[in-house]
Amino acid sequence: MKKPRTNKGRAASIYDVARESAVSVFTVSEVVNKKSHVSKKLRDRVEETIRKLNYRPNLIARSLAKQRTHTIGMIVPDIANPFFPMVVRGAEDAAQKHGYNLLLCNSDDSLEKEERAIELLLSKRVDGILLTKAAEDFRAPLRQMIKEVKVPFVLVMRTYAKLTADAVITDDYQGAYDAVSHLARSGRQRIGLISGPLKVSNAVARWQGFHDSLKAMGLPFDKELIVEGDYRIESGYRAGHALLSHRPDGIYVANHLMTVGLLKAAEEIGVRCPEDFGLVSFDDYPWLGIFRPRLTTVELPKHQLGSEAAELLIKRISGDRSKAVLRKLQPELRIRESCGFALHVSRPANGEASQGQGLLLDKVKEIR
Amino acid sequence: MKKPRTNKGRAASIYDVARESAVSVFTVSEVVNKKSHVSKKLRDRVEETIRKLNYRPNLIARSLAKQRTHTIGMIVPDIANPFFPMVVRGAEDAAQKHGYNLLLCNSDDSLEKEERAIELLLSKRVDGILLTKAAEDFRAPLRQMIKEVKVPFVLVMRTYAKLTADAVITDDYQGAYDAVSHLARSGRQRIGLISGPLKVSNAVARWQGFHDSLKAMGLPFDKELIVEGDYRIESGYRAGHALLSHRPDGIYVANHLMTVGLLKAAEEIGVRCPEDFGLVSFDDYPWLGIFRPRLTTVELPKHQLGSEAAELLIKRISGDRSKAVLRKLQPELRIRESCGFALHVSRPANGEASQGQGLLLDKVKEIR
DNA sequence: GCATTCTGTTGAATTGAGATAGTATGCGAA
DNA sequence: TTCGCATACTATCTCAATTCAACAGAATGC
Repeated sequence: MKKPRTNKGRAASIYDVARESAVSVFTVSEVVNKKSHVSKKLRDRVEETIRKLNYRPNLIARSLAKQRTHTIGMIVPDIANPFFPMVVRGAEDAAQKHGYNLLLCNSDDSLEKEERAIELLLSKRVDGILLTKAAEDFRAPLRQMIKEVKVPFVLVMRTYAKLTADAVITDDYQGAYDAVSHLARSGRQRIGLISGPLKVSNAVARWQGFHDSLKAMGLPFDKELIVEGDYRIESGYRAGHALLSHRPDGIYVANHLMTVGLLKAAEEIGVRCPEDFGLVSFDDYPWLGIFRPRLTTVELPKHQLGSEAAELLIKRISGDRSKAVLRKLQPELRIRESCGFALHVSRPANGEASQGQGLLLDKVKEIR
Repeated sequence: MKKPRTNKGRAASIYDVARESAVSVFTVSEVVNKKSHVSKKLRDRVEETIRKLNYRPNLIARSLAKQRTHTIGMIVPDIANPFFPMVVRGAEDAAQKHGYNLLLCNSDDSLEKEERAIELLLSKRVDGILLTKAAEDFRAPLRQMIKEVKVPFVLVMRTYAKLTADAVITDDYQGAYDAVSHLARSGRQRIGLISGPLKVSNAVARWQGFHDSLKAMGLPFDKELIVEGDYRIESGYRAGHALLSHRPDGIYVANHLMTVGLLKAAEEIGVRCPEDFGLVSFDDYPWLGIFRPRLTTVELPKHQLGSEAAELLIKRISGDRSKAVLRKLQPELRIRESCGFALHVSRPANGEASQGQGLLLDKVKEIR
């Protein structure tokens, strides 16, 4: 191949460096990639011209040659949903650590957008994909494609029956079970559920945890105390209105945004928490510290979720062919006031809740 | 160039399609890019084999050939800071619309991380960069580099004196001015400020708005009522303790996370909002609807911020060479309870604040 | 002293696209 | 029939890297 003549205004290429230091491109490549096959004399000469020409390797060309982009595609339903930023952050931290970057897409839980995103990511030859799957099934052509391209996938937060891929999820069954058990131990008898969309695996797990916990605690399972939402504020609000009319004395809500909707509905109706109903919900955020009542929540390890998923994906990218992994992270029950538990134990009248929490939590963990 | 022999397991390339349909790669390329220079007969034949081989163009190779990646790099301090997800979402929506993707990086407001991120993005040959600048100045080598590579930058949320780049920001001066004026009109006389880090441009603008508003309202500017934080919860907490000891009757806080810290401090001290001090803060979120007291906030158009920045960047990428733009988006004062304003006007005793808001807001806008 | 191995280095092929220059074909006009 | 010319298409080069095969020259073995 002839060398390019001139490069008008364009960034210096490996050929420019080679010509300038009177060596072959191979030698430059070796120097750039810190291989030790080059004599000190040549190495110094090459490094000097690299500095002089302000050369930096074109990673696009490298990707083409090596068939590796060091880029991970990440598809989430909506980064503006407060649950996902920390997951993305966890993934980015882990990716960064291994020299990977994150290409971020939002699917809005829509199959079409998800498909377009996956096809684009595959065309851009990402090395792997982190996917929080939209509710419905993959359509056949896409599933076929995924099989063929052999790009590793890791599912995040949501598993998916027919796709035998790796997944990193939270133990939603256990989380829901703990939440409901805690409500029951606090003396609640008519416990309602505001569920996520039952097309989504974790909503089903949370439903099941709710169901089994009621059974174990000897409480009735009453269908009119169960409302299905879609994890968004508005659906929690509607569900709240529907549910509260049946006068539950305890409610477990499957995510935070729906809790916000529920509390708005409760206020409109004039039902108070925790006096009239105890509440435990999923997801905790640092800025919830000033909510009143303080929310008892089941916190999911969001950052870890993202970082472990990314770590696992990178292992796959690096050639790990062992059989598919399902990693379940443990949630943590954080007891505060909304469940009404705080009313049943003596504690200093003012403030100090954050100090008190650790103690209460320990107690609960023992009971468990 | 000889055609590649076999492609063991690898995805079909344009050569495979060309060989299979007995045409040249150029013809395939024309068909793929929907140019009209190809006869229907050949086009059909090529399209048929494209389907058969499940061919999809390798965008890495295309990027190399066209010197365009259709990828935008976006650097934010921390995606887990609730302010940024919506900005990123806005950018992603706009990028998507024009066929671009987002490569996301977190800088943690650290110069080193920011530098590494920029260098990486440039090596990956992104077409442009959306940057929420870390507090300090660029260091010389990087500034030099940015000049040389001629990759368009658009600054988001934070301007930067010495870099003559495009920027999309919010009118922070006006927002702070409105916030403080509103506190004054609500009868507050000793108004304090919890400021962002004064290395950051928008913190300075908010400080200035605070200052000028006090002056315009004929209120004293008292240095012991001003505390500098860093936009995080913890700093708001410390600032709150420091500030409240001087007994202000009104506080303007420069962002939401610091407001959370302040309210925690206020609770510990036993000072109530809005009874003892009125509060106006920046940023509004849908899930704050259940905070008590309802927060009076200056909402910044986060989604628009991201989408306008991305639109502007894409215009630059497409060759727009007109002179640098500074786009200032208008914030919106949302009056609720924390400023104490609600205490001064008659309104239904229970709930209904959200209905009342529009009215109050209109009134304020007239006054302005 | 000659063959062998090792080390450092070069030249050229490869990756998968886009783009340009040049060739074959068809059709109408001279 | 032949020239002109547009259209359809091919062959080849280019982008900027990695990497293999080859080879010169020095060090070592027998």
